[in-house]
Amino acid sequence: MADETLVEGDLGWMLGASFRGYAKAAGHVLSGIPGGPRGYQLLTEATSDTPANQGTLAQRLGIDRTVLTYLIDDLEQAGLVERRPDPADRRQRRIVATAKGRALREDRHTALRAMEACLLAVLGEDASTFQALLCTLARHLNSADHHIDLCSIAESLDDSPR
Amino acid sequence: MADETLVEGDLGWMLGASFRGYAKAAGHVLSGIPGGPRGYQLLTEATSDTPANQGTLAQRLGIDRTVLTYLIDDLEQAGLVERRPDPADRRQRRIVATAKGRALREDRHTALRAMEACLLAVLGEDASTFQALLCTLARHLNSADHHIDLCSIAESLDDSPR
DNA sequence: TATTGTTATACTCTATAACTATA
DNA sequence: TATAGTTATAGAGTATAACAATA
Repeated sequence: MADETLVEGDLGWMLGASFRGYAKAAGHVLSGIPGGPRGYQLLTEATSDTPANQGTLAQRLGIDRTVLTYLIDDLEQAGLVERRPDPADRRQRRIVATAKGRALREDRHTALRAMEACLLAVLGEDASTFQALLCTLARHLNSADHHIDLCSIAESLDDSPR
Repeated sequence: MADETLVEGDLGWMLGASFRGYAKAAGHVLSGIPGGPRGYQLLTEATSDTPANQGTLAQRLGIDRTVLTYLIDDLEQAGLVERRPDPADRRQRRIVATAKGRALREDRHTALRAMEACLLAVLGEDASTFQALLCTLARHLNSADHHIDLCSIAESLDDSPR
């Protein structure tokens, strides 16, 4: 079925195409949140019982800390989150969702899940299996200590002419 | 195990984190190809027995046609691909890999597969299952006609306050 | 001195519009 | 007139570096 000589068989293409397709649909569902899907993810983190500081959030969301500052600014101006100085270390700021932010997140969470079901419908009963495997992979690749491993692996494989 | 209140349970985050992790590792393996992973994907398409024109390639790679022009320029200057005017319609140009391009693609293909095996090792024996499901999803989301469906679905769900 | 976060700046990537050539 | 591709320009997104506050 799959032609191995075409890009459709490339793992990088599969991940990219899936991500682009998801982002396009999610962009519509989450257009009411500053920053779109990224703002939604930040809002989600801000509803945690143990809110993270900005450095941790930047690493978790895969963005630069300077970019995160602007993103938080937008969400804060919209009244969705607030910066709370950490009493134990006043350099750090915990990002916490407001009541308005929690309500909006909950509402969009429901809509997002419905959209995801439409997207994953093509996988049939294997959709939950796929999500479980993807979750394992994503957590593995996003762990800070694994980033080092990936680089060393990649470099050891990169023995081609430059 | 998975905390549903955190972003790690979000499908968008999973796809994004996996894509970022893969792109980072692939960037090292494919640093010798102009355009990195994207250049590799174009090179892969250019090795097809039925080479595509630029419009089709742009849609397949998920990039704008104007961006594709520059990407092809870089690969052509490196002697990896060439533009062949379509005899049937001289407006169109088929992108075909040179012998040098095919050799480089084959070499990097091997290295890339080894790297992917390292990345997917965390999934154990389910790695092939994951790739099959991801392939189905990616092809589905990348099909042009489905783009329309996604938008209409998303818009019908976007009944929130703006 | 090191770390967290902010700000200003510069850079990269991408998209918009106008253009050429073919149909 | 419409389409494929190119070019120039503008825009969005991102990263780099210098800074202030705190440890």
